[in-house]
Amino acid sequence: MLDLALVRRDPERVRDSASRRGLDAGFVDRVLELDTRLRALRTNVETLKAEKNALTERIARAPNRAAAAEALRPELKALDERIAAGASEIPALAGEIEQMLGDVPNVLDPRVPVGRSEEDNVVVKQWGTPTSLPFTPKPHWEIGEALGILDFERATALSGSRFTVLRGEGARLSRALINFFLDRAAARSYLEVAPPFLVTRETMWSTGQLSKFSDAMFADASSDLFLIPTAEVPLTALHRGEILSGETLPLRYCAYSPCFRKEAGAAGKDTRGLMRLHQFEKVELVWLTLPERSDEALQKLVADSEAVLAELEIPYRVVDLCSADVGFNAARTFDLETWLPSQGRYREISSCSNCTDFQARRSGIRFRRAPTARPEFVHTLNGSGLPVGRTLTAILENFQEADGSVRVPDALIPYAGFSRIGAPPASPQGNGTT
RNA sequence: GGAGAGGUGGCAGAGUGGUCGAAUGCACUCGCUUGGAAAGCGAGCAGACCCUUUAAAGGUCUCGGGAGUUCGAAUCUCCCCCUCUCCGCCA
Repeated sequence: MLDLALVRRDPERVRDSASRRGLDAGFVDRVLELDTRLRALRTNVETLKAEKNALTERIARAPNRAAAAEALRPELKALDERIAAGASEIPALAGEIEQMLGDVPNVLDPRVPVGRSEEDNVVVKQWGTPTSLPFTPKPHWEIGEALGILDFERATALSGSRFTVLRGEGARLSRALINFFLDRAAARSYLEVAPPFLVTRETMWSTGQLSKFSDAMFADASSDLFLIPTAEVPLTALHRGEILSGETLPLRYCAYSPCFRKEAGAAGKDTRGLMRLHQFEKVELVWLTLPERSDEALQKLVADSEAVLAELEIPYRVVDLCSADVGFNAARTFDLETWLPSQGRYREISSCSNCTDFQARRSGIRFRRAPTARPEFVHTLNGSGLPVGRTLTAILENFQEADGSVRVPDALIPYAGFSRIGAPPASPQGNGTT
Protein backbone atom coordinates (compact mmCIF):
# COMPACT_ATOMS: atom_id res chain seq x y z
CA MET A 1 0.00 0.00 0.00
CA LEU A 2 1.17 3.45 -0.88
CA ASP A 3 1.78 5.94 1.86
CA LEU A 4 -1.00 8.50 1.73
CA ALA A 5 1.47 11.00 3.10
CA LEU A 6 3.66 10.38 0.06
CA VAL A 7 0.76 11.04 -2.27
CA ARG A 8 0.17 14.31 -0.48
CA ARG A 9 3.81 15.28 -0.27
CA ASP A 10 4.96 14.23 -3.72
CA PRO A 11 2.01 13.50 -6.02
CA GLU A 12 4.20 14.01 -9.06
CA ARG A 13 6.38 11.05 -8.13
CA VAL A 14 3.33 8.82 -7.69
CA ARG A 15 1.86 9.93 -11.01
CA ASP A 16 5.13 9.40 -12.76
CA SER A 17 5.50 5.89 -11.39
CA ALA A 18 1.97 4.94 -12.37
CA SER A 19 2.35 6.18 -15.90
CA ARG A 20 5.69 4.42 -16.30
CA ARG A 21 3.85 1.24 -15.36
CA GLY A 22 1.36 2.04 -18.08
CA LEU A 23 -1.44 2.88 -15.66
CA ASP A 24 -3.82 5.78 -15.54
CA ALA A 25 -2.54 8.25 -12.96
CA GLY A 26 -5.94 9.85 -12.50
CA PHE A 27 -6.37 8.25 -9.11
CA VAL A 28 -3.82 10.66 -7.63
CA ASP A 29 -6.03 13.73 -7.96
CA ARG A 30 -9.05 11.77 -6.89
CA VAL A 31 -7.32 10.51 -3.75
CA LEU A 32 -6.05 13.97 -2.92
CA GLU A 33 -9.50 15.45 -3.31
CA LEU A 34 -11.13 12.76 -1.16
CA ASP A 35 -8.39 13.11 1.40
CA THR A 36 -8.88 16.86 1.71
CA ARG A 37 -12.59 16.37 2.22
CA LEU A 38 -12.06 13.57 4.70
CA ARG A 39 -9.65 15.57 6.81
CA ALA A 40 -11.95 18.58 6.91
CA LEU A 41 -14.80 16.35 8.01
CA ARG A 42 -12.72 14.64 10.63
CA THR A 43 -11.42 17.86 12.09
CA ASN A 44 -14.94 19.11 12.34
CA VAL A 45 -16.28 15.97 14.00
CA GLU A 46 -13.33 15.78 16.36
CA THR A 47 -13.90 19.32 17.53
CA LEU A 48 -17.53 18.52 18.26
CA LYS A 49 -16.49 15.38 20.11
CA ALA A 50 -14.06 17.38 22.18
CA GLU A 51 -16.91 19.68 23.17
CA LYS A 52 -19.06 16.76 24.12
CA ASN A 53 -16.28 15.14 26.12
CA ALA A 54 -15.85 18.39 28.04
CA LEU A 55 -19.53 18.43 28.96
CA THR A 56 -19.44 14.80 29.99
CA GLU A 57 -16.51 15.53 32.21
CA ARG A 58 -18.43 18.36 33.79
CA ILE A 59 -21.14 15.86 34.71
CA ALA A 60 -18.57 13.57 36.21
CA ARG A 61 -17.18 16.36 38.34
CA ALA A 62 -20.55 17.75 39.38
CA PRO A 63 -21.68 17.28 42.98
CA ASN A 64 -25.01 16.01 41.75
CA ARG A 65 -24.39 14.01 38.61
CA ALA A 66 -27.97 13.17 37.83
CA ALA A 67 -28.99 16.81 38.00
CA ALA A 68 -26.04 17.90 35.91
CA ALA A 69 -26.84 15.27 33.31
CA GLU A 70 -30.40 16.42 33.23
CA ALA A 71 -29.41 20.05 32.84
CA LEU A 72 -27.00 19.36 30.00
CA ARG A 73 -29.20 16.90 28.18
CA PRO A 74 -30.46 19.26 25.43
CA GLU A 75 -26.98 20.53 24.70
CA LEU A 76 -25.56 17.01 24.56
CA LYS A 77 -28.34 15.88 22.34
CA ALA A 78 -27.70 18.70 19.90
CA LEU A 79 -24.02 17.83 19.83
CA ASP A 80 -24.84 14.17 19.24
CA GLU A 81 -26.89 15.08 16.22
CA ARG A 82 -24.19 17.27 14.73
CA ILE A 83 -21.59 14.61 15.36
CA ALA A 84 -23.71 11.92 13.76
CA ALA A 85 -24.37 14.13 10.76
CA GLY A 86 -20.72 14.91 10.28
CA ALA A 87 -19.52 11.38 10.90
CA SER A 88 -21.95 9.68 8.58
CA GLU A 89 -19.88 10.28 5.47
CA ILE A 90 -16.56 9.35 7.01
CA PRO A 91 -16.57 5.57 6.66
CA ALA A 92 -17.50 5.69 2.99
CA LEU A 93 -14.88 8.32 2.23
CA ALA A 94 -12.16 6.55 4.19
CA GLY A 95 -13.11 3.26 2.59
CA GLU A 96 -12.89 4.70 -0.87
CA ILE A 97 -9.46 6.14 -0.24
CA GLU A 98 -8.29 2.91 1.34
CA GLN A 99 -9.51 0.91 -1.60
CA MET A 100 -8.04 3.19 -4.23
CA LEU A 101 -4.74 3.29 -2.45
CA GLY A 102 -4.80 -0.46 -1.88
CA ASP A 103 -5.13 -1.07 -5.60
CA VAL A 104 -2.18 1.09 -6.59
CA PRO A 105 1.08 -0.78 -7.18
CA ASN A 106 4.29 0.19 -5.44
CA VAL A 107 6.19 3.29 -6.56
CA LEU A 108 8.93 2.26 -8.94
CA ASP A 109 12.57 2.81 -8.19
CA PRO A 110 13.77 5.65 -10.44
CA ARG A 111 16.41 3.35 -11.92
CA VAL A 112 13.84 0.91 -13.33
CA PRO A 113 14.18 1.02 -17.10
CA VAL A 114 11.08 2.31 -18.82
CA GLY A 115 9.47 -0.21 -21.12
CA ARG A 116 6.21 -1.52 -22.49
CA SER A 117 6.70 -5.26 -22.18
CA GLU A 118 9.17 -7.88 -21.08
CA GLU A 119 10.94 -7.25 -24.38
CA ASP A 120 12.28 -4.09 -22.79
CA ASN A 121 13.90 -5.79 -19.80
CA VAL A 122 17.60 -5.05 -19.61
CA VAL A 123 20.17 -7.82 -19.42
CA VAL A 124 22.69 -6.86 -16.76
CA LYS A 125 24.72 -10.02 -16.48
CA GLN A 126 25.34 -13.31 -18.18
CA TRP A 127 26.89 -16.33 -16.50
CA GLY A 128 28.19 -19.29 -18.49
CA THR A 129 27.54 -19.77 -22.15
CA PRO A 130 24.33 -21.12 -23.63
CA THR A 131 24.66 -24.87 -23.75
CA SER A 132 25.29 -26.07 -27.26
CA LEU A 133 24.57 -29.70 -27.89
CA PRO A 134 25.87 -31.81 -30.77
CA PHE A 135 22.36 -33.07 -31.43
CA THR A 136 18.89 -31.59 -31.56
CA PRO A 137 17.95 -30.82 -27.97
CA LYS A 138 14.69 -32.28 -26.75
CA PRO A 139 12.24 -30.37 -24.60
CA HIS A 140 12.30 -31.44 -20.98
CA TRP A 141 8.89 -33.10 -21.08
CA GLU A 142 10.03 -35.46 -23.78
CA ILE A 143 13.20 -36.26 -21.91
CA GLY A 144 11.33 -36.78 -18.67
CA GLU A 145 8.60 -38.91 -20.17
CA ALA A 146 11.11 -41.06 -22.05
CA LEU A 147 13.01 -41.62 -18.80
CA GLY A 148 9.80 -42.43 -16.95
CA ILE A 149 10.38 -39.69 -14.38
CA LEU A 150 7.67 -37.28 -15.55
CA ASP A 151 4.11 -38.44 -16.10
CA PHE A 152 1.82 -35.74 -17.41
CA GLU A 153 -0.81 -38.10 -18.68
CA ARG A 154 -1.60 -39.66 -15.33
CA ALA A 155 -1.39 -36.27 -13.65
CA THR A 156 -4.06 -35.00 -16.02
CA ALA A 157 -6.21 -37.99 -15.19
CA LEU A 158 -5.81 -37.20 -11.50
CA SER A 159 -6.14 -33.44 -11.49
CA GLY A 160 -6.60 -32.00 -14.96
CA SER A 161 -4.20 -29.89 -16.93
CA ARG A 162 -1.16 -28.12 -15.48
CA PHE A 163 -0.15 -30.83 -13.06
CA THR A 164 2.56 -33.43 -13.15
CA VAL A 165 3.53 -36.65 -11.45
CA LEU A 166 7.19 -37.18 -10.66
CA ARG A 167 8.40 -40.75 -10.48
CA GLY A 168 11.53 -42.52 -9.36
CA GLU A 169 14.61 -40.42 -9.93
CA GLY A 170 12.41 -37.48 -10.86
CA ALA A 171 10.77 -37.51 -7.45
CA ARG A 172 14.09 -38.12 -5.73
CA LEU A 173 15.80 -35.33 -7.64
CA SER A 174 13.00 -33.01 -6.68
CA ARG A 175 13.49 -33.90 -3.03
CA ALA A 176 17.24 -33.52 -3.46
CA LEU A 177 16.82 -30.03 -4.90
CA ILE A 178 14.70 -28.93 -1.98
CA ASN A 179 17.34 -30.03 0.50
CA PHE A 180 20.11 -28.56 -1.59
CA PHE A 181 18.36 -25.18 -1.80
CA LEU A 182 17.59 -25.10 1.90
CA ASP A 183 21.14 -26.03 2.86
CA ARG A 184 22.58 -23.33 0.62
CA ALA A 185 20.22 -20.75 2.04
CA ALA A 186 21.12 -21.77 5.59
CA ALA A 187 24.81 -21.44 4.69
CA ARG A 188 24.09 -17.86 3.68
CA SER A 189 22.49 -17.22 7.06
CA TYR A 190 18.84 -17.52 6.21
CA LEU A 191 16.78 -18.98 9.04
CA GLU A 192 14.77 -21.93 7.86
CA VAL A 193 11.07 -21.73 8.57
CA ALA A 194 8.32 -24.26 7.95
CA PRO A 195 5.23 -22.07 7.60
CA PRO A 196 1.55 -22.83 7.06
CA PHE A 197 0.59 -23.36 3.43
CA LEU A 198 -2.89 -22.01 4.05
CA VAL A 199 -3.31 -18.43 5.21
CA THR A 200 -6.17 -16.12 6.01
CA ARG A 201 -7.54 -13.44 3.72
CA GLU A 202 -5.93 -10.76 5.91
CA THR A 203 -2.52 -12.34 5.58
CA MET A 204 -2.92 -12.64 1.85
CA TRP A 205 -3.99 -9.02 1.61
CA SER A 206 -1.17 -7.84 3.82
CA THR A 207 1.50 -9.06 1.42
CA GLY A 208 -0.24 -7.57 -1.59
CA GLN A 209 -1.45 -10.80 -3.16
CA LEU A 210 -5.09 -9.86 -2.98
CA SER A 211 -5.65 -6.71 -4.94
CA LYS A 212 -8.42 -6.24 -7.43
CA PHE A 213 -5.98 -7.23 -10.16
CA SER A 214 -5.39 -10.65 -8.72
CA ASP A 215 -7.58 -13.69 -9.20
CA ALA A 216 -4.72 -16.14 -9.18
CA MET A 217 -5.42 -17.80 -5.86
CA PHE A 218 -6.86 -21.15 -4.88
CA ALA A 219 -9.05 -20.75 -1.86
CA ASP A 220 -11.36 -22.63 0.43
CA ALA A 221 -14.47 -20.49 0.61
CA SER A 222 -15.98 -22.26 3.61
CA SER A 223 -13.07 -21.39 5.87
CA ASP A 224 -11.89 -18.31 3.97
CA LEU A 225 -8.38 -19.74 3.78
CA PHE A 226 -6.10 -19.38 0.80
CA LEU A 227 -3.48 -21.76 -0.54
CA ILE A 228 -0.27 -19.80 -0.71
CA PRO A 229 1.02 -18.94 -4.21
CA THR A 230 4.51 -18.64 -2.73
CA ALA A 231 6.15 -18.90 0.69
CA GLU A 232 6.81 -15.19 0.35
CA VAL A 233 3.35 -14.71 1.85
CA PRO A 234 3.78 -16.45 5.22
CA LEU A 235 7.44 -15.45 5.47
CA THR A 236 6.86 -11.77 4.84
CA ALA A 237 3.80 -11.70 7.06
CA LEU A 238 5.56 -13.60 9.83
CA HIS A 239 6.09 -10.38 11.78
CA ARG A 240 2.80 -8.78 10.85
CA GLY A 241 1.77 -6.11 13.31
CA GLU A 242 5.05 -6.25 15.18
CA ILE A 243 7.49 -3.54 16.14
CA LEU A 244 10.94 -5.04 15.85
CA SER A 245 14.01 -3.60 17.45
CA GLY A 246 16.39 -2.15 14.88
CA GLU A 247 19.40 -4.21 15.83
CA THR A 248 17.65 -7.45 14.90
CA LEU A 249 17.57 -6.32 11.27
CA PRO A 250 18.12 -7.61 8.73
CA LEU A 251 16.00 -10.70 9.29
CA ARG A 252 16.53 -13.36 6.66
CA TYR A 253 14.18 -16.29 6.26
CA CYS A 254 13.98 -19.20 3.90
CA ALA A 255 11.22 -21.73 3.55
CA TYR A 256 10.31 -24.65 1.41
CA SER A 257 6.69 -24.74 0.33
CA PRO A 258 4.39 -25.96 -2.35
CA CYS A 259 2.90 -23.09 -4.35
CA PHE A 260 -0.57 -22.99 -5.82
CA ARG A 261 -1.55 -20.72 -8.68
CA LYS A 262 -4.55 -20.64 -10.94
CA GLU A 263 -2.58 -19.27 -13.88
CA ALA A 264 -5.84 -17.80 -15.07
CA GLY A 265 -4.25 -15.21 -17.32
CA ALA A 266 -1.81 -17.64 -18.88
CA ALA A 267 -4.07 -19.53 -21.26
CA GLY A 268 -2.05 -21.04 -24.05
CA LYS A 269 1.31 -20.21 -22.44
CA ASP A 270 3.68 -23.02 -21.54
CA THR A 271 0.94 -25.59 -21.82
CA ARG A 272 3.40 -28.43 -21.87
CA GLY A 273 6.00 -29.39 -19.34
CA LEU A 274 6.93 -28.11 -15.93
CA MET A 275 7.18 -24.40 -16.59
CA ARG A 276 3.71 -23.35 -15.55
CA LEU A 277 1.74 -25.63 -13.25
CA HIS A 278 -1.08 -25.11 -10.81
CA GLN A 279 1.12 -26.62 -8.15
CA PHE A 280 4.87 -26.43 -7.83
CA GLU A 281 7.47 -26.41 -5.11
CA LYS A 282 9.91 -23.75 -4.23
CA VAL A 283 12.39 -22.54 -1.67
CA GLU A 284 11.80 -18.88 -1.04
CA LEU A 285 14.12 -16.27 0.44
CA VAL A 286 12.80 -13.25 2.32
CA TRP A 287 14.52 -10.27 3.93
CA LEU A 288 13.27 -7.65 6.34
CA THR A 289 15.72 -4.75 6.35
CA LEU A 290 16.33 -1.17 7.36
CA PRO A 291 15.00 1.15 4.66
CA GLU A 292 18.44 2.50 3.80
CA ARG A 293 19.78 -1.03 3.45
CA SER A 294 17.23 -2.56 1.13
CA ASP A 295 18.97 -1.59 -2.06
CA GLU A 296 22.13 -3.34 -0.98
CA ALA A 297 20.02 -6.25 0.28
CA LEU A 298 18.51 -6.70 -3.17
CA GLN A 299 21.98 -7.11 -4.64
CA LYS A 300 22.80 -9.72 -2.01
CA LEU A 301 19.53 -11.50 -2.55
CA VAL A 302 20.17 -11.74 -6.27
CA ALA A 303 23.68 -12.99 -5.54
CA ASP A 304 22.31 -15.66 -3.18
CA SER A 305 19.92 -16.84 -5.83
CA GLU A 306 22.61 -16.79 -8.51
CA ALA A 307 25.05 -18.77 -6.40
CA VAL A 308 22.75 -21.76 -6.43
CA LEU A 309 22.39 -21.73 -10.19
CA ALA A 310 26.10 -21.33 -10.68
CA GLU A 311 26.80 -24.25 -8.39
CA LEU A 312 24.42 -26.32 -10.48
CA GLU A 313 26.37 -25.20 -13.57
CA ILE A 314 23.24 -23.96 -15.30
CA PRO A 315 23.88 -21.08 -17.72
CA TYR A 316 21.83 -18.07 -16.73
CA ARG A 317 21.51 -14.35 -17.08
CA VAL A 318 20.21 -11.58 -14.88
CA VAL A 319 17.71 -9.06 -16.18
CA ASP A 320 16.61 -5.75 -14.71
CA LEU A 321 12.84 -5.77 -15.19
CA CYS A 322 11.41 -2.79 -17.01
CA SER A 323 8.58 -0.63 -15.70
CA ALA A 324 5.90 -2.69 -17.43
CA ASP A 325 7.15 -5.96 -15.96
CA VAL A 326 7.80 -5.07 -12.32
CA GLY A 327 5.08 -6.63 -10.18
CA PHE A 328 2.46 -4.99 -7.99
CA ASN A 329 4.44 -5.14 -4.75
CA ALA A 330 7.87 -4.38 -6.07
CA ALA A 331 9.78 -1.15 -6.55
CA ARG A 332 12.51 -2.97 -8.40
CA THR A 333 12.98 -6.54 -9.59
CA PHE A 334 15.80 -8.60 -11.03
CA ASP A 335 14.89 -11.85 -12.72
CA LEU A 336 17.22 -14.77 -13.18
CA GLU A 337 16.69 -16.61 -16.42
CA THR A 338 18.14 -19.97 -17.32
CA TRP A 339 19.05 -21.14 -20.77
CA LEU A 340 16.70 -23.73 -22.20
CA PRO A 341 18.30 -25.48 -25.20
CA SER A 342 15.02 -26.79 -26.62
CA GLN A 343 13.64 -23.27 -26.81
CA GLY A 344 16.93 -21.65 -27.73
CA ARG A 345 16.35 -18.87 -25.25
CA TYR A 346 16.49 -17.83 -21.63
CA ARG A 347 13.45 -18.38 -19.43
CA GLU A 348 12.61 -16.95 -16.03
CA ILE A 349 13.51 -19.09 -13.07
CA SER A 350 13.76 -16.64 -10.19
CA SER A 351 12.44 -13.21 -9.38
CA CYS A 352 14.12 -11.09 -6.74
CA SER A 353 12.25 -8.00 -5.64
CA ASN A 354 12.65 -5.09 -3.32
CA CYS A 355 9.16 -4.26 -2.10
CA THR A 356 10.44 -1.33 -0.02
CA ASP A 357 7.87 -0.35 2.62
CA PHE A 358 4.90 -1.37 0.47
CA GLN A 359 4.17 -4.73 2.06
CA ALA A 360 5.41 -3.55 5.44
CA ARG A 361 2.80 -0.81 5.47
CA ARG A 362 0.04 -3.23 4.50
CA SER A 363 1.30 -5.70 7.08
CA GLY A 364 2.22 -3.26 9.81
CA ILE A 365 5.80 -4.50 10.14
CA ARG A 366 7.82 -1.81 11.87
CA PHE A 367 11.03 -1.32 13.81
CA ARG A 368 12.64 1.17 16.14
CA ARG A 369 16.12 2.50 15.55
CA ALA A 370 16.51 3.10 19.27
CA PRO A 371 14.39 2.01 22.23
CA THR A 372 12.72 5.40 22.44
CA ALA A 373 12.55 6.22 18.72
CA ARG A 374 9.39 6.39 16.65
CA PRO A 375 8.49 3.16 14.85
CA GLU A 376 9.26 3.08 11.12
CA PHE A 377 8.29 0.59 8.47
CA VAL A 378 10.86 -2.04 7.47
CA HIS A 379 11.61 -2.86 3.87
CA THR A 380 10.78 -6.33 2.62
CA LEU A 381 12.44 -8.29 -0.16
CA ASN A 382 11.79 -11.68 -1.61
CA GLY A 383 13.36 -13.97 -4.14
CA SER A 384 13.19 -17.56 -5.26
CA GLY A 385 16.07 -19.66 -4.23
CA LEU A 386 14.87 -21.64 -6.23
CA PRO A 387 11.77 -23.28 -7.70
CA VAL A 388 12.09 -27.04 -8.04
CA GLY A 389 10.21 -27.58 -11.30
CA ARG A 390 11.94 -24.93 -13.33
CA THR A 391 15.33 -25.96 -11.97
CA LEU A 392 14.54 -29.55 -12.92
CA THR A 393 13.57 -28.29 -16.35
CA ALA A 394 16.90 -26.51 -16.73
CA ILE A 395 18.82 -29.58 -15.58
CA LEU A 396 16.99 -31.98 -17.88
CA GLU A 397 17.46 -29.74 -20.88
CA ASN A 398 21.02 -28.58 -20.29
CA PHE A 399 22.40 -31.90 -19.11
CA GLN A 400 20.70 -34.16 -21.61
CA GLU A 401 22.90 -36.41 -23.65
CA ALA A 402 22.55 -37.99 -27.07
CA ASP A 403 21.55 -41.34 -25.61
CA GLY A 404 18.61 -39.79 -23.79
CA SER A 405 20.18 -39.94 -20.35
CA VAL A 406 20.68 -36.91 -18.14
CA ARG A 407 23.74 -36.14 -16.08
CA VAL A 408 23.18 -34.93 -12.52
CA PRO A 409 25.16 -31.77 -11.69
CA ASP A 410 28.06 -32.59 -9.39
CA ALA A 411 26.77 -30.41 -6.56
CA LEU A 412 23.54 -32.38 -6.51
CA ILE A 413 24.95 -35.91 -6.55
CA PRO A 414 25.40 -36.15 -2.76
CA TYR A 415 21.79 -35.10 -2.37
CA ALA A 416 20.35 -37.27 -5.13
CA GLY A 417 22.36 -40.39 -4.48
CA PHE A 418 22.91 -40.98 -8.17
CA SER A 419 24.89 -39.23 -10.88
CA ARG A 420 22.85 -39.94 -13.95
CA ILE A 421 19.26 -40.61 -14.87
CA GLY A 422 18.80 -43.29 -17.49
CA ALA A 423 22.13 -44.99 -17.71
CA PRO A 424 23.30 -45.70 -21.24
CA PRO A 425 22.18 -49.14 -22.42
CA ALA A 426 25.81 -50.07 -22.96
CA SER A 427 26.44 -50.02 -19.24
CA PRO A 428 25.35 -53.35 -17.71
CA GLN A 429 25.38 -52.01 -14.14
CA GLY A 430 22.72 -49.47 -14.75
CA ASN A 431 19.24 -50.93 -14.49
CA GLY A 432 17.49 -47.63 -14.98
CA THR A 433 15.49 -47.87 -11.80
CA THR A 434 18.19 -47.27 -9.24
C1' G B 1 -17.35 -31.25 17.62
C1' G B 2 -19.06 -30.83 23.33
C1' A B 3 -18.18 -28.42 28.36
C1' G B 4 -15.68 -24.76 31.17
C1' A B 5 -12.17 -20.58 31.86
C1' G B 6 -10.05 -16.43 29.81
C1' G B 7 -8.31 -12.34 26.19
C1' U B 8 -5.93 -5.15 29.54
C1' G B 9 0.40 -1.44 27.61
C1' G B 10 7.21 -5.00 25.64
C1' C B 11 6.09 -8.73 29.74
C1' A B 12 3.56 -9.79 34.37
C1' G B 13 -0.79 -8.00 36.56
C1' A B 14 -4.72 -4.49 39.10
C1' G B 15 -9.06 -2.32 37.59
C1' U B 16 -16.96 -4.35 37.40
C1' G B 17 -20.23 2.50 35.06
C1' G B 18 -17.53 8.57 35.88
C1' U B 19 -11.86 13.04 36.34
C1' C B 20 -8.81 5.62 33.57
C1' G B 21 -5.00 5.53 28.13
C1' A B 22 -5.36 2.61 32.55
C1' A B 23 -2.42 1.20 39.59
C1' U B 24 1.83 -1.70 40.71
C1' G B 25 6.15 -4.64 39.42
C1' C B 26 9.73 -6.05 35.72
C1' A B 27 12.09 -4.53 31.25
C1' C B 28 13.73 -0.17 28.64
C1' U B 29 15.66 5.33 28.12
C1' C B 30 17.90 9.65 30.45
C1' G B 31 20.01 11.76 34.83
C1' C B 32 21.98 11.58 39.96
C1' U B 33 25.09 8.46 42.88
C1' U B 34 30.05 5.37 42.14
C1' G B 35 37.02 4.60 40.98
C1' G B 36 33.76 1.31 37.94
C1' A B 37 29.48 -1.63 38.44
C1' A B 38 25.33 -3.39 41.25
C1' A B 39 21.90 -1.47 44.50
C1' G B 40 19.47 3.06 45.53
C1' C B 41 17.18 7.78 44.07
C1' G B 42 14.66 11.09 40.34
C1' A B 43 12.32 11.67 35.59
C1' G B 44 10.48 9.42 31.24
C1' C B 45 8.44 5.32 28.64
C1' A B 46 1.75 2.34 23.98
C1' G B 47 0.04 3.14 19.08
C1' A B 48 -2.68 5.53 14.98
C1' C B 49 -4.66 9.91 13.03
C1' C B 50 -5.45 15.38 13.03
C1' C B 51 -3.25 20.16 14.00
C1' U B 52 1.88 22.07 13.59
C1' U B 53 7.84 24.67 9.55
C1' U B 54 10.44 21.43 13.60
C1' A B 55 9.61 20.96 18.60
C1' A B 56 6.28 21.86 22.38
C1' A B 57 1.30 22.19 23.58
C1' G B 58 -3.43 20.41 22.10
C1' G B 59 -7.55 17.29 19.96
C1' U B 60 -9.85 12.44 18.32
C1' C B 61 -9.62 7.18 18.54
C1' U B 62 -7.84 2.42 20.45
C1' C B 63 -8.14 -2.24 26.95
C1' G B 64 -9.16 -9.35 21.10
C1' G B 65 -12.86 -7.54 16.75
C1' G B 66 -17.76 -5.57 15.66
C1' A B 67 -22.62 -3.78 17.15
C1' G B 68 -25.59 -1.88 21.23
C1' U B 69 -27.30 0.40 26.25
C1' U B 70 -25.80 5.20 28.73
C1' C B 71 -24.81 12.14 29.45
C1' G B 72 -20.47 8.79 30.28
C1' A B 73 -18.09 1.77 28.96
C1' A B 74 -11.79 -1.68 30.03
C1' U B 75 -16.18 -2.32 33.31
C1' C B 76 -23.20 -3.80 31.29
C1' U B 77 -25.79 -6.54 26.74
C1' C B 78 -25.44 -9.20 21.91
C1' C B 79 -22.58 -11.39 17.83
C1' C B 80 -17.82 -12.96 16.08
C1' C B 81 -12.55 -14.33 16.55
C1' C B 82 -8.63 -16.33 19.34
C1' U B 83 -6.09 -18.83 23.58
C1' C B 84 -6.07 -22.35 27.65
C1' U B 85 -8.12 -26.82 30.41
C1' C B 86 -11.13 -31.33 30.19
C1' C B 87 -13.91 -34.82 26.92
C1' G B 88 -14.59 -36.85 21.89
C1' C B 89 -12.12 -37.74 17.15
C1' C B 90 -7.65 -38.08 14.52
C1' A B 91 -2.09 -38.08 11.13
